[in-house]
Amino acid sequence: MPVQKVNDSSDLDAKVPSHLQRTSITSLTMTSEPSHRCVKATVVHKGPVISCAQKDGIEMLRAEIKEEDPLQRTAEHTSINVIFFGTLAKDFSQSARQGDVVLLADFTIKKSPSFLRDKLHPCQLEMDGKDDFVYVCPSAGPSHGPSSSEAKYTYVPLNDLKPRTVVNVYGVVTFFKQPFPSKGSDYCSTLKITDQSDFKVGCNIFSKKLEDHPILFRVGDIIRLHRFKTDVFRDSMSLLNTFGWSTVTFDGTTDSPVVPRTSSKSFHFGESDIRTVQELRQWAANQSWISNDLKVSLSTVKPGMYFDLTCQLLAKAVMDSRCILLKVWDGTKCKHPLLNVAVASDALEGESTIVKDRMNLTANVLVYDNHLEMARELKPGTFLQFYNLHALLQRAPDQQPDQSEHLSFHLHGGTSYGRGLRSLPAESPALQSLKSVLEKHVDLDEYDEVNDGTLLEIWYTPPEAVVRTCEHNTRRLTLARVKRSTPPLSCHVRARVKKYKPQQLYQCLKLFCSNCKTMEDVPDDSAVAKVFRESAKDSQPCDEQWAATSSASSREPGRTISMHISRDMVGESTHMQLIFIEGTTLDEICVLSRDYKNLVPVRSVNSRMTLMDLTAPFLFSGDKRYYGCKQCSLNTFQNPVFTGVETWDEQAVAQALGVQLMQYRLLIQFELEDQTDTLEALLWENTERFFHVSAVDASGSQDLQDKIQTIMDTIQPPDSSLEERPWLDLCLSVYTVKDDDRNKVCYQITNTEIKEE
DNA sequence: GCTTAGGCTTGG
Repeated sequence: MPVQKVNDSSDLDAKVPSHLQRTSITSLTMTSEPSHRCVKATVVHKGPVISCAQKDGIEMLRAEIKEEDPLQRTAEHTSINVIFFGTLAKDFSQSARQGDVVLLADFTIKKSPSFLRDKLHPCQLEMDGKDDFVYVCPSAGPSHGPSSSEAKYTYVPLNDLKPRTVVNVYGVVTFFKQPFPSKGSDYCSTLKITDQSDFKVGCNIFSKKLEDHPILFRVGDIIRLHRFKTDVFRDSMSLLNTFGWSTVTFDGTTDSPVVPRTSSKSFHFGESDIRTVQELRQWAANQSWISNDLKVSLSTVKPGMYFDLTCQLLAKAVMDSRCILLKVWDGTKCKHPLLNVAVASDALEGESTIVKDRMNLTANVLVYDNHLEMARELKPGTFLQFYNLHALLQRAPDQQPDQSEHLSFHLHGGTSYGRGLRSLPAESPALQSLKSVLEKHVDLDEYDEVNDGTLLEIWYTPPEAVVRTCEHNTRRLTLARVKRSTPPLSCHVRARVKKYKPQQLYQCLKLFCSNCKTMEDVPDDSAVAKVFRESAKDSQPCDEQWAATSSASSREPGRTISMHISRDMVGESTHMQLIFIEGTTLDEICVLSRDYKNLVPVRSVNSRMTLMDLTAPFLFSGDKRYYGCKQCSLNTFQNPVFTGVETWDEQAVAQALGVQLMQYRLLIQFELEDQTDTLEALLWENTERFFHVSAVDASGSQDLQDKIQTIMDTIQPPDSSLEERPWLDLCLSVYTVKDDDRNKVCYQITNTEIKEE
């Protein structure tokens, strides 16, 4: 179905078929049932139609939509990416514009591959146009808004202000300082505003509560002031908040949605406000003081400059009580070599920036004094706005005087020139261009090969916990890419362990029949002990022609313990290597197995020697117990042959008894994760090499089981956050198995070993 | 209670 247009937002609501239910973007999750849901939101960004090489050249378009309900403003994840495919992409590109309201239904909910970067929403919506349903309502015209009641407020143009009156005004912000502590009891915001009259008016706002201060991101933002007192100061009019005051601010970008920013839960906001904001935006766009304000990026910054920088925080470290280091990037490459402030990796919060450092993408910002309070709260990944940042050429401490100096950045103490920093919400229009630049780097780590030198830190991992042992030099892929690949395939990935199963590691020890491929858990001692108890009950020692028998009474009356040795072996050097034992408990045979090499527990059925139920081991050998496969073991015990064997081991015993020996194996299921996706991979055929532990040895050794636990604790430290877990360089095998006549794609970790010190 | 600031570069 092509994109449909309606003229009024309320018509959109009428288009919602009765079987569909409106859902808020905030509440969408990967497990949401999408088929009966629809969302209504404003287009805040519309990308170009691009042809996707990875999907056979299909055309696609990315748009970002935002929930329009202002009451949702403080909720997280009110914006989400929508990917349109095929003709729907072209259709949407022609029919919808930024600011339009859209109604979408029958979309697919996918995990957002860009969430770690854009922080928008953990999910994204995908629409391929088959049964999907897209309505667009153009933003032109007073079509929507929370309230259309008549204006209760009158706004005084800035050239009409009279001294000592209380007024409401609208203005475009030409200068501002983030709130700072005054010498009195309050925080103070200082700003200057102007309007179409071109009068400039200073304004001070005092409030103890930081959240009551206007939310200003940059010059050009629009502010509405209610109940401000006018006065004359140094021959100019000025404004001061007075009882009952409030402020609301708006982004100044023309054509972006008019979204009020305020901490106030109830405020008046109507269509006339939208009109006023749009008029001020239009007017300001043509004013030289704003249109000449070219944006400085790391690629255009010059040494000595004071400038505003929009960027993303990568990592941070406390230097001392008056200084915090923020490592940031804006996706552009600096023309001057950037100073790298070395910090111990354990003092750094956030990911290593080493690959971005190498590409001259990381700016080291030293934040001083009064700005620490703000900097301390910041989390890596946050989008940041610096005001009046100082670019300085500086020599690193270990640099020779003849080497070129490096560019560093200082956010000096004080608030002059509006100096400061603040975090920007992910959906801020001011971030659109930054995000699209960062997005280009995502493409690099999504699609490029390993060794092309343009890799992001996703590929970098100190310290190495594992090493690959494979000879092949196949491509390293992201997990998202692995999932899109067609098996069979070998590839390399860089990932961290999100989870693994079984959490009780002794359960990773399995019994595997190489004949019928059955795999089962190792029976626990209580089940085995029960088989022994039942076999020993009321039994008379068996009497076999081929065996020499000696018996002894047990401590329990009526229970006899018998030992049988093959007469064939008597006189041979091997005669004490294989002993059949009858009437013991599990504990007793365990004690005896310390002194005898191979003990086969047996029971008597009508005086004939018979193997025990194969739930129990058929052989005890030192610390080890060997099991037989219930399906594949032949019953050839009636006439056993014990000649011609030099050394009895579990293989020889199994063969003589007609038992199909089960092998010990180790099986662990990992949930791997990288920046693009998660994937479940088995450690199965390669487990022994991975841990440098043999499964059969581990079966009889607590030390070896502890070793496996210790290794697992290094690659997935208990209670660690994802950031604290090491990246693992893994070789993966992608293959298919038949599962109920359907091909299922499986992933196994191969050719990878733990690195031992 | 009714000041505070009223832009105007750190100096690491």
